[in-house]
Amino acid sequence: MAQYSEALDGTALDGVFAALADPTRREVVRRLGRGPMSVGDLARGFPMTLPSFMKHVRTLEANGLIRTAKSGRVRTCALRRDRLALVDDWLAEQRRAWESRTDRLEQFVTDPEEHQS
Amino acid sequence: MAQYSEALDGTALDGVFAALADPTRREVVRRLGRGPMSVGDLARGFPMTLPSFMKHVRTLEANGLIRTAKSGRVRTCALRRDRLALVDDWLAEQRRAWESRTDRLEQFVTDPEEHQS
DNA sequence: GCAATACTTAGCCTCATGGCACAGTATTCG
DNA sequence: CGAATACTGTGCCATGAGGCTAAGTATTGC
Repeated sequence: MAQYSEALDGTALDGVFAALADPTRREVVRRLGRGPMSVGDLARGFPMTLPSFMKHVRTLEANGLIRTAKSGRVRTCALRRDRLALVDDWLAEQRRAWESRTDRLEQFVTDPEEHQS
Repeated sequence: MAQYSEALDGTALDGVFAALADPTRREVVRRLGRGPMSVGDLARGFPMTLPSFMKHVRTLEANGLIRTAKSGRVRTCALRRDRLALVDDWLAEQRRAWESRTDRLEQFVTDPEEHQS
């Protein structure tokens, strides 16, 4: 329950969205969707040095999007779906809001001249 | 159709996620979910100066999340739901990937010691 | 045990972001 | 017309993000 201490306040969304705002990190998430992988294997194919790549891995972990564990000299990464669900939940909340007020104001700004005050 | 020229390459996600990574901007999106609003009205309640706030508005517009139009001295902002759908689509794609490979590897990194190669 | 492997740490650089103040423009109201 | 309103433009500043190189540590294989 209290498994992820940073996960529960609204602020977590900042980190999750920020983490996903980088194409390298989104690609990592995509690859990990196919299953866990070592840092080295993950890094293959990205046009950057390992230290740079590791920063992305840490960003993803710091924001809870992946989980990593080291065994021997290899660090294995795995996706945490529950964390992506945060984004899903936020989107769902917005959708609920739009749907509750129907399309009354739909084309408002399309022709703003007719509406001022 | 070709209404929004920046919207169509994969790179658009960078901007959309980045735009949503800020709590001020997410709140703006949330408020606009209730209907269009002027910049001044939107800005009310945020602890920052108007020029600072305007930067957020422009970021949101630059990344297609809102649409704005000026009428007289008032600029009115409205949400663009289609753009948030980009996020939704990306998430859906990830989910499809997880679901296609069932939970065979589910608890891999939970106990990494038992698995190394 | 020595070498290769797989990260990891440290330090540096550049650019982008988010905030500010202050001054300017354009509408609208009296 | 003059003042108030609602942005808008400019320039500055501090921080953080994302990249690099170079050197270090810990495992594993020969």
